[in-house]
Amino acid sequence: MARHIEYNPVEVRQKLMAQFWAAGYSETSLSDLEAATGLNRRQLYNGIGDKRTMFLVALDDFVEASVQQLLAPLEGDDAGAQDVRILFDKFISMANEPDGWHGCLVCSSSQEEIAHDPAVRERHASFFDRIRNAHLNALTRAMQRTDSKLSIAELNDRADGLFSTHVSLCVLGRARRPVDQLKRIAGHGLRCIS
Amino acid sequence: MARHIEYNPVEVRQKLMAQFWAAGYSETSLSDLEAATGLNRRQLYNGIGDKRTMFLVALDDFVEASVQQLLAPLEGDDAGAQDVRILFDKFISMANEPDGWHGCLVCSSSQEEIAHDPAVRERHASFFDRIRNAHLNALTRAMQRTDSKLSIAELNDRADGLFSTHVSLCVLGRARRPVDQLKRIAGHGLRCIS
DNA sequence: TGCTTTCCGCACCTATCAGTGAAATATAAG
DNA sequence: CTTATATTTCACTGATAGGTGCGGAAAGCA
Repeated sequence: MARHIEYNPVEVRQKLMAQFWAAGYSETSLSDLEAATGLNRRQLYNGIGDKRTMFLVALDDFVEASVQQLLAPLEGDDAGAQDVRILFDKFISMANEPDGWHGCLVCSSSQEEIAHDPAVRERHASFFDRIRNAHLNALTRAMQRTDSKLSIAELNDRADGLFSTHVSLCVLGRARRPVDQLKRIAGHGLRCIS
Repeated sequence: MARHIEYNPVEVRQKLMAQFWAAGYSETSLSDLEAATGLNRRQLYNGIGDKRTMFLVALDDFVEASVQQLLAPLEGDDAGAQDVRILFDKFISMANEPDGWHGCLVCSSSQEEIAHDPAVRERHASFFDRIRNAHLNALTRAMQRTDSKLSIAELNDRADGLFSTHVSLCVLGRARRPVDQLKRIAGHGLRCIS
C-alpha cells in the first residue's frame, strides 16, 4: 500500500547517537547528521523528527548501550568491587585510545543549554540516578558478602563517592587529562568499596 | 592625537567572561556578547579581537577571578583541611542559589569542541594542574601539621581524589543535581584530607 | 582652522542554521 | 492497470552566524 524505507532504522539511530556523542547537541548540525547517517534531512525528519527529537532518541540509545556494555554488571545480584574496578579500567583504557574517547553523552550534554529542556533534564536525572544506584548496589552487595556492617548513611556517602569518581573520569577523560591522573582518581575512588 | 574609547575595558571583560561562563563558547553568539557588554561588534573587534580571542581573554579572567576568590587559600603556606572544606561548601551554596550556578568555565568548556584549540587546551591543562596542585599543597601542609607520614604516592592519590571531587562538584552543580548528593560527594572527598 | 589618528555606527557580506513545499518515485491493495 | 499511501529527492525559505567596509565623529597637535 505504500513505499518502504530504504535504510536500516537501527543503524541510523546508532549513527545519530555516535554523532551527538562526539559533538554534543548544539555543535551538531543537521548537515552533520546527514553526513553521519547517509540520509538527507527529509528522511530524518520523516523517520524520527526534528533535531531535538533526534537528540532525545540518541540519549535513550546511549543510555541503553551504556547500561548494556558498562553498567549492567554493577546492577546484578552478584555485583562487587571487581565490577567497579573493571568499569573504571574500561574508562581509562578508552581514554587512552589514540582517536580519543568522548566520555559520557549525559555528563557532557548536562553542561549544554539543551539540558534545560524538560525532556532532556528528565533523562539526565534518570541516568545519573541509575549510575549512582548501580554503584550503591555493587557497594551494598560487596559489604554484605564480607559481613561489613556499614550504616545507611555510610553506604550513601560511599555510593556518591563512587558516583563522583565515575563522573569525573568521564569528564576528565573527554578533557584529555593524563592517563596517570585518571588512574589515581580511579584508584582513589575504589577505596570506597575495597 | 586620537579619539578615546567610551567604555570601561575592565567592566567589558568581566561581562564577556560572565556571558561565556553562562553559555559556553559555541552557544554564545556575537549578538549575545553585544547584549552582555552594551558594545557593538565593531567595538569588540577593535578592542579585543575575534570571538576566539574574546574567549581566551575570558578564560584568563575566569582563572584569575577563581584563584583569587576560591583557590588562593589552598595555595598558601598555612593551607589545610578547613580551606578545602570552605571551598567545597562554597560550591554547594552557589549550586543551591535559585538563579543557578554555572559551575566552572574550564570544566564545562573542556567538553566543547573549542577545547581542541591549542591555546584553549593549554589554558585548560594549566588550570586543571593548578587546581590539583592547590589541593596537593593543602593536603601536604595539613599532613605536615599533624605529623602524619604519608608516602609521595599516597599524597598524589589523595590530591587527585580531592581534584576529582572538585571537578565533579563543578560539573554536577551545573547539572543541577540535588544538593544532598553534592554534600555527600564533598563530605566523601574531604576524607582525603581529614 | 586644518591635519592626523583613533574610535564609533551602520549597513552589508557570505556561509550556515533548522526546517519545509512539492513533485517524483515506489509499493501494495483493489 | 488504477488508485491510495508512504518515501525520497531537491530546491528553497527566513533567520542567524561570524566578520567587514567605510564614512563620519571625536581628540590631540600644528
